[in-house]
Amino acid sequence: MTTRLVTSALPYANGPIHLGHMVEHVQTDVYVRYLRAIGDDVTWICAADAHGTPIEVNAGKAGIAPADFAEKYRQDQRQTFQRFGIEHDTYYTTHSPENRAWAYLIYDALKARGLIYRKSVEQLYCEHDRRFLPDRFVKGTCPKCGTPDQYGDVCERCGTTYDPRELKDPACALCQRPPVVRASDHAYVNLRKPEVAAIIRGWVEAEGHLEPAVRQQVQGWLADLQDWCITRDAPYFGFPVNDPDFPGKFLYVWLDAPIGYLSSGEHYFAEEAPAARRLSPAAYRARYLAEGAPARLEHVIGKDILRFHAVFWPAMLWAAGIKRPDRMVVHGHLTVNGEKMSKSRGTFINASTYLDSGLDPELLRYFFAASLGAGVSDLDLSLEEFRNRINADLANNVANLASRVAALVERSGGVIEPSREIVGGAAAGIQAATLTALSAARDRYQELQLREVVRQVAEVASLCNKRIQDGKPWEAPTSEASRALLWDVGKALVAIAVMLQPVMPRFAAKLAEAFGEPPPRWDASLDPFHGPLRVTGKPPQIARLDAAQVDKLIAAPAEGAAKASARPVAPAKVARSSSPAEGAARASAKAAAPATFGVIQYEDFAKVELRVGAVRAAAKVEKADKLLRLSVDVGEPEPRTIVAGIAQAYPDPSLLVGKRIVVVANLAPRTLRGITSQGMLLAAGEPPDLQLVTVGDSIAPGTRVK
RNA sequence: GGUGAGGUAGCUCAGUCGGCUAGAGCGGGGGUCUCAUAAUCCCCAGGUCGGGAGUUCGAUUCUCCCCCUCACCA
Repeated sequence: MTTRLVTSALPYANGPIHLGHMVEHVQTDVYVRYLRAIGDDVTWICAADAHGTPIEVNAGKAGIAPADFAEKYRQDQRQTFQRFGIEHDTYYTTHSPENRAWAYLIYDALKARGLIYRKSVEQLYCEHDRRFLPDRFVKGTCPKCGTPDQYGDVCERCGTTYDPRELKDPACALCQRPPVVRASDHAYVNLRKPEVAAIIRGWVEAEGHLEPAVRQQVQGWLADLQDWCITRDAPYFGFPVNDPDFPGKFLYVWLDAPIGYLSSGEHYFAEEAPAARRLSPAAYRARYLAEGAPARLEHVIGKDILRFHAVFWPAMLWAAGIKRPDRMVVHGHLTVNGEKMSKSRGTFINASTYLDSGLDPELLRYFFAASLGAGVSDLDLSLEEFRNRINADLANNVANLASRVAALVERSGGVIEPSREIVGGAAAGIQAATLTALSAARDRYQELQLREVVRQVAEVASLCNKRIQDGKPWEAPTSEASRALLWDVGKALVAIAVMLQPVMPRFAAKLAEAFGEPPPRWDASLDPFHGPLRVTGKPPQIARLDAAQVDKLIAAPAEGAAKASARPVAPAKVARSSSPAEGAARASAKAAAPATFGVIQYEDFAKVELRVGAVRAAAKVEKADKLLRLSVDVGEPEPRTIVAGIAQAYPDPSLLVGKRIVVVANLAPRTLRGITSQGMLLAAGEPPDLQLVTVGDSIAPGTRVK
């Protein structure tokens, strides 16, 4: 058993959680659940990152105190995560007394080692707002390509990065007035000092800390190591620098944010943990943080914040006598339908939008897991891919397997005792393949190769489906061969539940329980092929998704239906604003949103060819309760044969003869009960209270319905 | 611009320490069963392995140049 402190990056308390955050927290949650399943002692620390200029400014706009502003989003974020089954042990805040103490401790340690020095820097200053302007708070014309309205650090048009002072016609983003250049003294950390650089380099190059590709990136930075400015001028929301050398300065948010991992852990163990896990701050430090402490420290972060974590963070920890991380997992960013999801471009999906769409959060967890490898490559949420994956992997393969097996086991007598002698040829390989998959899945989880885990599951389920297809247990459900096969497959489904449990905890628990067992502990020696197989309930179902359901994720939330449909080509995007005032406006407009869901263009409608048909003959289909076979004249030389599931509503099919109905004439033919159906009928309602859509006798068969 | 990663079937990716007909899943096309959720199962992809040059008996895999994409640049 390994003891671990796992962290995920602290979401900024400036807005709600979006699907980009979800990638990281799903990844970490899956990892943590896996580690616990194999018996590790894991504590997962997270918190809201509460400091910095954006929060200070936005809180001011909203007319509330920054701490209250951040707290509001902290609560909101926490609830959102919980609704996705993401269970941090703590979701504290960086604006805490513990974090202040830790921040001062680390600052003092840096100072004591002689690593802090003063340097005067020139920045843009707005005399009207009386503040220095961070890069994102200055807008102006790109000095390189002349594009107007660019931020102070980079031109979105040509990609050039520059100093805000180089910007042409700079304007304060708050008041639009031109800023001036003003100098101010700040505290810098001397990272170039050989002993510090050696610490950083040693950590980066050590095996196991970073993926090779990530290490390459960081080593590139180390070649040109520069010192780090860790203070900011007032007004600022953060901790005041506790050093007479820097009066009136505040600690930069990026200094105290990672420190939030340590301080939130302290708070958790001191005040939130179950009684048996409580630790005093001193005991916590000794067990988890001291140099040589027995517990592992593991961070999960996005690639955008790698520099802070892989360069500055080891140095800060070293200075304070804290162990360096044992592993840093770096993931890529989320794109939606192939496009970058970014605030400034307004193309992203809030987690709440996903929840409002009615889609099961576990489906998103599955999709992310199925898309995540160990590397930093970006991950695309294509709505079509999402739907395909869920339908193909979960609905068709796994859940349908469970469904058919449960039904077959019932028919075979309900309980199947293990029968060693009669493992028929059809079942061959299921046990071996399942045990191999279980073992491989453990390794892949450890490596964060989640998509490979998912692949293992799919292979076992596919094999089971194949063996059932070949073994035809429905022909003789009670035969020994059938029972032996079903026993193997039922036990394989328990293994599937084990493998899927970290990704889809609720689904997996129900799956295991349906086949008579709570999800077993995932010991290395786990072998589910023991004991009787009994079906104790309906296995969990996964409804197939249609396009309209997933399209809700990007349906325009604010504008009315008319406006949305008036936009001919551009796909609707979820607009998002970092301003809470605008955010509130959007929320209130949300109520009208369902009207726009699933809107199609005229061209889409025009693809459907509806025609009036006259029923010439109608009869029940043999051995089918719901099906009628109709012969319908739709104005063509030969009447069409159409099979429809309306028998319950029309017990006497002969009454249909002569009726004028509406037929979808260009639907692809489909074989039902061995009969090729050449179209579909329109009907209203659900069987048995169902009525065919009819028209009057004066309309000729074949007439187009528009 | 600098640094790093990457460009392999419609999509998402695997792979080759240089070598027989370059793979998987999904989608698509065709067929099949009927226990099961219009589910299962079977067959079908002939893709200049980003472009060019070089090394080699032989390169998608090595070297060089170029193009494109993405990330970071505190």
